[in-house]
Amino acid sequence: MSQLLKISLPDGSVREMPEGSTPADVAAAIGPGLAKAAIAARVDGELRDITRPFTGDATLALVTAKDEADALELARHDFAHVLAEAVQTLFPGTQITFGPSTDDGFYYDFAPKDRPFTDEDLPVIEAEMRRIIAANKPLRREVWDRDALIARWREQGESFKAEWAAELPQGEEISVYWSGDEWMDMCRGPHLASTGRLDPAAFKLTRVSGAYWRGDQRNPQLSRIYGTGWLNKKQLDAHLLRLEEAAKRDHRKIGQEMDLFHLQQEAHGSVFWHPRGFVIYRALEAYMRRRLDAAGYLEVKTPQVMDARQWEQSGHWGKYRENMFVIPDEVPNTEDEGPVVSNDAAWMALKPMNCPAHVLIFRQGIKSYRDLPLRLAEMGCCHRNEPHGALHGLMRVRQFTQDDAHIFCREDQLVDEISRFCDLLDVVYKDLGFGDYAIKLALRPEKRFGSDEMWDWSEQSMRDAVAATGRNTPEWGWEELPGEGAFYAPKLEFHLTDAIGRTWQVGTIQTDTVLPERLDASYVAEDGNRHRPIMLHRAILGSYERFIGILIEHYAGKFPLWLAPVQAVVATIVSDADDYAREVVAELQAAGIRVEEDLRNEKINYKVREHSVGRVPNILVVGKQEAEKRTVALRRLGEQQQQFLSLDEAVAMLRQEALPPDLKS
RNA sequence: GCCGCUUUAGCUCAGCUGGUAGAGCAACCGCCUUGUAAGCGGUAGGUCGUUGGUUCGAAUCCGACAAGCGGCACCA
Repeated sequence: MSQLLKISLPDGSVREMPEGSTPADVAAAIGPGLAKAAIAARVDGELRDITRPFTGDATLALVTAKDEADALELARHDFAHVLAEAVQTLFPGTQITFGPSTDDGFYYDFAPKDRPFTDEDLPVIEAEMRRIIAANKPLRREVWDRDALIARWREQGESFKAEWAAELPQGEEISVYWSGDEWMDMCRGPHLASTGRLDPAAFKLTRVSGAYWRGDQRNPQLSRIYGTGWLNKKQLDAHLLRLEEAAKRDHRKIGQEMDLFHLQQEAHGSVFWHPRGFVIYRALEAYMRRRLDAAGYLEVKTPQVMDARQWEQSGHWGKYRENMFVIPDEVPNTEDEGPVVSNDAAWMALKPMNCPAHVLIFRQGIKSYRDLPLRLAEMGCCHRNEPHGALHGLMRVRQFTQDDAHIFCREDQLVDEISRFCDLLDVVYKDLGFGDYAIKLALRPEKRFGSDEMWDWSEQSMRDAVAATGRNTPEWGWEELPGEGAFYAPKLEFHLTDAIGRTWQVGTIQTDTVLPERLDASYVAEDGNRHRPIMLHRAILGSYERFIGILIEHYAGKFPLWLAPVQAVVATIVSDADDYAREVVAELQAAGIRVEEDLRNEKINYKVREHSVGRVPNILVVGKQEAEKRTVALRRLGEQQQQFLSLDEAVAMLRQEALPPDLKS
């Protein structure tokens, strides 16, 4: 006996539809325009296939391309399926595994039959994908019994799919999607009604890569194909343009163009800072020192190399030895080539972190509760033997310098110390041009040290401190990340958003009760007994190397004046102003400006172009007129207009502008 | 560490199926004294990442190693 279903629409109206009807039928009933535009449905809030029948009364919102987030998600998911179908058509014997949508497209992981895919395969696969789209194959949902599906996967030689299906609960109904009648994949859906709903000009396969089955290094390596996918060609082109723009900001490229630093094979993973790059480094470091001094930190410097026994005691040896640089504590025998290590050599290691050394400083002498909080800061140069595949320009290096500090405090000082840190960090980030940042709290992981009580109060202390900043709302990007904390403590993470919307985790603060225990740090409290201090590990920039890399990309090399490697160039038009130009340079130098002179026998056009390309913020052009009137023609980077100023005015102005943010009046 | 790709002049790159290398920019020299994003001419510069092999002959084909790039895994 057939019943009518009540389908409520967003405008409040209710349509009665016969049993077995679908959202597509509703769209058709409303009008042909909508029927054409509708690509999926939200049924009782859930995104569904437009062709999937209602199972009862429901609320319905039809999804069109205007619902961009949903539409993109559907399109990308479909592209992934079309990719998989194309690959299996072209490369029979390839197994399919897993293929989700991503932030800008999709990927699919395959177990190739004989060889992994290469870039050269991509155009061929793209062509096959376009053929499948052009064929406008219906995407049909079907529900299978779990065991029947496992049997089918096994029969087809799809061992990864079979393994996956076998992990779903017994008796569960599993949805699969057919593309036409030839190809199917196990998938939760939803999908568009047919492949022809995709724009064949709106996707591009971008790269191939290896990827481990289920993301685990111990599993077989699969061959992943990435693509970017959009609703139309215009969106795709805009995305490709954004990628090009991002590539122009690449700190490795700009670093070379501006002669800031280099890396080379013989010291891979360690930075050669050139004079111009190190100027940035020094300016940043000097700025941080002033901020830390003002915030009550005491700077220290600790050994680069310590005895292995020390690292054993701190726990690093056991846990991180494979990423530490270890050296024998022996004088090498210079009669032979290379260092000779005897069997009973004692071992030392380059420090991968500064914290144990700071505890050792804390332990010198007897500390009283009156000494707390004690904030020990270090521009700590650390070495970590990173996996070679992880190295990346300045962003991931083997030798780096942390803006590190450890705060030793009592439990009742904890919230205040975290709050102070948040305040300091807020000022620093804003000074450096990052007003937009988010705080996240990484909570206790499964495997951890310490009591539940410790975790309770340390997590709560962090929540309380962040609450005081007012940034503990989703609009600020606040999030709690279950399971992501360090094994000894929860941590706050600070994520910057850069000029083109990318995020970078830089700052962090974490509580630690384990290390003071291991290294036996204590203070004498008011009750006359010894107590363990709490140790806060914290960094604002993270590492100088990486942070400067982020600054380069954020500013695309066009640094604020106080960080610019060369702040001004004085360029002459013809040689009769050489003497005056030298005078201008001397005055600027005396005012503390990093200035260079350009007296070369070149056209002014050439000089202006070269220094503009070199991202010099100020070009001061002087010719006969300026020399006679003791003025300069100031041209700012990126501007056509010039300002004509007296020399004194120009010097005073640049001197003021070049002050670091904390010294500006 | 794993998968794929790459490595030629200071930089960016060309060099087809093997016959010992080429352009633009930069550098240097000369001419031009020039008013706001590339003036003109010339010279010099490379044991083609390293190392084995195939071959009469290797930048080119094959192997190993290294570094770099894109991902994966890792990131105390």
